[in-house]
Amino acid sequence: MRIASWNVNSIKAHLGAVTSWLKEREPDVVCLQELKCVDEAFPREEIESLGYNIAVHGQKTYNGVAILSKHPIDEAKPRLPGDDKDEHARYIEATISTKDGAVRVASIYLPNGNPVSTDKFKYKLAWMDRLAAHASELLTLEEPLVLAGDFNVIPTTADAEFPEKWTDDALAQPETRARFRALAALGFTDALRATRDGKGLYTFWDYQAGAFQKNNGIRIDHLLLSPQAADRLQSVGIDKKVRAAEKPSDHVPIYADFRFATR
DNA sequence: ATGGTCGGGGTCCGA
Repeated sequence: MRIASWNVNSIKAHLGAVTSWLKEREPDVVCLQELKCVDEAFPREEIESLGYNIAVHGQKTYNGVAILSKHPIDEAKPRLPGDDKDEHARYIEATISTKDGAVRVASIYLPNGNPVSTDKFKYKLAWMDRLAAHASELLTLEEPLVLAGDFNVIPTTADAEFPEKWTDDALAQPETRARFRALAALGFTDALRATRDGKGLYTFWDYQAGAFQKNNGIRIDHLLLSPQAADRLQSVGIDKKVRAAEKPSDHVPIYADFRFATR
């Protein structure tokens, strides 16, 4: 069972990159972020033709998340609980049925929060508090659960090639990092760090100033695993070469393989 | 070198 996450930075602009990658990597489940389209505009047929079921929570112009699955999708639920006035499409959760039991996945597009001096940063921190509250509820189910997405958090200085460039950024603030640690401390395993230490493991490179060519990258796309998912973890990969292609997203996919009967 | 690049939608905002 291969579960992946990718911030595609517009599903319409990068559909070719997405379908090529789906064919090559063959994930069972994919969490997508930054669709930048409404539900009706999601390129459903192109992705269904590759064998995927689809649950979308879209929005015009901004945000937008989806879950793709080769296995049946049950009870897809959009929206992160805790604020009925929050209109951003940043969260969708679903249960996936497999021959070896169910796995719950959430596709997460956590607010960027820049600039730090504005309400955008307050919104980010409040959103992280809501995520922790909801995740705490989900853990009581004692299911295999994967929180997958663009968390817009650089967890430590080891997660940036040039950490000093990010000291004033919302992605690296102490308040941001503390909330990410608190979320993990509820009982989640950071899948990538469970398998590899050290620097040089990045999922995002800015379009500006030749960031990719300089390897000025950061690790902000994460797979957080419940104990029941972590027990089944086999390996984790980052598809860095996707960033070197023509007209790429600024993020690359991250995926993890689990010991489920399906693979 | 105090900039730079994308995408969406509309002549700027968000990242």
